[in-house]
Amino acid sequence: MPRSFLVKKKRGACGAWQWKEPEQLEWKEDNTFVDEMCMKQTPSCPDPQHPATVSPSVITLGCGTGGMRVSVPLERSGRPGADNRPSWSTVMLRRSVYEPTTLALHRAKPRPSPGSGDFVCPMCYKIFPLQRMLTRHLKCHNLVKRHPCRFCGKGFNDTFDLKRHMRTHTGIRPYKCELCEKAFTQRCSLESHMRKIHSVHQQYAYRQRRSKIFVCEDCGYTSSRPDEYFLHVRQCHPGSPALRRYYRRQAHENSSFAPAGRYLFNNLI
DNA sequence: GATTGCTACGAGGGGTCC
DNA sequence: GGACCCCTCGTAGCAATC
Repeated sequence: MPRSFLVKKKRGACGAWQWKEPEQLEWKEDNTFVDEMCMKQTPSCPDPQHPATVSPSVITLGCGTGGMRVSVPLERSGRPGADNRPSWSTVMLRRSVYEPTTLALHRAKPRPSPGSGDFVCPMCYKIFPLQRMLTRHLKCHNLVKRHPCRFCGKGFNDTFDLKRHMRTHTGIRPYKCELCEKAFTQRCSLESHMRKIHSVHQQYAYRQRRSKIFVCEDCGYTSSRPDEYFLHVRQCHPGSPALRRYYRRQAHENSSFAPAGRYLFNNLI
């Protein structure tokens, strides 16, 4: 499973890693990139089956019709004790990103047969029951991520992914183990911990929704009650976008029953 | 070297809003 | 119907431990 779709480059003197949009790479007719950071042209790979290895400062190429394999260094969090050593991933950069009419990848993959009413991804031939699921899925083939992290610049397709990633920078760990006080950034980590360390098995069915926890991403405050949570945000972080969303929702609910709800909403924001 | 526990993240499912 | 939000599952990769 690819863990990175953005190309990351080392910035000159300071040596810091930096995500780079694919548009910043210049394609050439002979299937090579021009690296404008170091103004060095990387060679194309003579064998499509053997993507070239790379040096950390240069994106190096595999080749193939319709696109190019590139080895890229993967982002690391910088978190103490975490996995911060550079590692590499091979990703496919497709010409179809720039030429939308070209869809020539993954020809060797067996194509599942879609039923009537199914929506098939033209890139990977995955089948989705709803158009909106296909539309969203297509974003994962797009190299440009719409939600960049303001700390490290890494991009994500989903706001939730970004919010979750931000916890690696803020250190907020909303999911606390009641038995040993250990805290986790994700619920699945806590559940795995409970299961393995304390032999406490979850009572939820597959894909069953857990009880919602409201997390203040500014200070780490958590509450299972929305009124408590928004009271906290209102008092401590009055400029939070979460508060605005809450007011908007409240106004929408109130407006269904009484005009006073809209008045309250308008006077709160 | 193998196993365990954890972090981080890609991506699908579903609800809601506009 | 698209965008947004939140959820979950699955998994790569690492450090610590056995």
